[in-house]
Amino acid sequence: MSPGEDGLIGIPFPEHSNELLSHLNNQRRAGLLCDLTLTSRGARYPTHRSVMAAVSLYFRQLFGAEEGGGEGGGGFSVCQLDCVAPDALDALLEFAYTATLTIPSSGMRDVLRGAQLLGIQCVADACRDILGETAEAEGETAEEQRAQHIATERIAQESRIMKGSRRKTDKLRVKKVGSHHINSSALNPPSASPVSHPSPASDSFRSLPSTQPPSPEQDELHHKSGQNGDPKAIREPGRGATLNGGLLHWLHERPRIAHPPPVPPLNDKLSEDDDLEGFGDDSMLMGSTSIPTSVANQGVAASAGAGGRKRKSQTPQQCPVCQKIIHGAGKLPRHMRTHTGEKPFQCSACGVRFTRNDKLKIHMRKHTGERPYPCPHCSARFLHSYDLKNHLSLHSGARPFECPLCHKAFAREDHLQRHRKGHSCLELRTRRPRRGPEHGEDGRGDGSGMEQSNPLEAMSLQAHSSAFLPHALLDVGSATGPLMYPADVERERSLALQAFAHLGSRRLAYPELFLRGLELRGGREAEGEDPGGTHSPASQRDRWADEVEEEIGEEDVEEEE
DNA sequence: CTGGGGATGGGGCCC
DNA sequence: AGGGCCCCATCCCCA
Repeated sequence: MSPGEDGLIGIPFPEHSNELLSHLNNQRRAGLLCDLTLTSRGARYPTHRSVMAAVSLYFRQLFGAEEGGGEGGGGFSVCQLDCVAPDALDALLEFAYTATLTIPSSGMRDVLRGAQLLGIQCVADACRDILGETAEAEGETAEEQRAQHIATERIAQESRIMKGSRRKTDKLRVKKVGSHHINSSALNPPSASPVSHPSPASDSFRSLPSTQPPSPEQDELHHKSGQNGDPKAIREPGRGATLNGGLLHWLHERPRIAHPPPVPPLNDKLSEDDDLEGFGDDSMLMGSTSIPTSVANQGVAASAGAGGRKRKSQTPQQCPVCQKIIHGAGKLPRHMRTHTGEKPFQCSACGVRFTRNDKLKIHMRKHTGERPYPCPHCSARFLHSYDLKNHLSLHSGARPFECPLCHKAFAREDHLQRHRKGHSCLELRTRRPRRGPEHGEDGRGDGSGMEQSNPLEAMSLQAHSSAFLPHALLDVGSATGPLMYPADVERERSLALQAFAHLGSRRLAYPELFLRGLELRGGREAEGEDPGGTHSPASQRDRWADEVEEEIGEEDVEEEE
């Protein structure tokens, strides 16, 4: 792996965030380092302020305002949330620490309400999604919005009261809380309210009752929203929800990670407010991170540069687990199953499960006996098109994949790779004469001519010159004739690489031009033989460059010996 | 060690 | 946008 341009190497630890959250959850369960206790109707839930601030807009506002005043760290050791049912609060806490929402279906509405009140938007969206509701369908009339807003204010008030009973600095903090609270409607969409907010120090604001069960308006809202909740709304697993024995698990597909992965240099436009607004949106719900335009464009540009002509599919997305950019609409859920291990497609015949239905379909051919790829030259039939392609190379005798070290040719690229990873190649290579008397003609067709072509200096000249010839000359004037078969191209590549390696960078003033010359030839082949596929010029050049570097290194070592 | 078949995962195209 | 279908690269396993 080569370091980046700035010499920095980023080593990802994909499990770190999972482990971090897991440890935090263990600490919560053990009551370790808990600096905040949530209470609901007598039940107490020790937790961590930072975690709650990370997952809940409500707590972020609460603590953020407090810390913004330079007094951060101390307050709100107990927060009474009687408006949130204990079970729902428990479920939301569990979600905060595990990224998995585990609730009985019957408790969905309580959780939805709790999520709305606490500003856990992704959970609220998930609950609505599962209940088959939209924010509008849930009845966001002005009256209900007002009711919800009042409820939100009440829990904020509850917190202040609780804190006030414990802290001397309540007055100042109430002001701060009040000032953040003004923004809460914007930050917490469900609580958006046309009602004007009281001023931070408003007496009327303070005069609200401290704690009480949900207001009649809330009950009305609750019941109203409960009317259209029905089991039909249970979504398919692909959307992230699974129903297990009445317990519905909403898997936050960024497992155990509460935030989208950072894409630091690329979304510098994202303000903290943007971050807040993005918190819990659909993309997060799906565990995906929609790649910022700049990233998307980069990915497209990079891919276009590598592949050349093919149009890239739209909306590349970054896997929140492995950070990989997944191209193609709708492909991220498919990719995510490689992390979750979920295999929703089961063979009805043998019970084997697959992550993809197209793989299941291919698998079914084993049961049906269908082998849709027959060899035109023999009776062989194959399950996969690529198997047929491999097989056809046996008939043609083509061995286009040649080891640049020992010149052994293979019909399959993966076999060449395996060969090169093994030791046999190096062993053969050490026996290869460094300078041979023959000036092997660039043998044809059978791929065996390579073993005789050894005068490396002459080869290097030939390869070197040909690599720099323009296309027209290559097409017409090449020593190999007007047409180059894939094997020929490979052979020339091999010659060139070998020559380059032998000469070493000391003797080739412009190795990059040399490689570009190889790329031209590769590009020519790609246009004619393998559009956008295996031998895309840029990727090939990269690989050759790697090979050349290895070769040079090895040659240097040998020469020093 | 090699040849061959099969499995897996990503990307492109299309609907 | 999501999914089906296909091609491709890569890996694994077995003879």
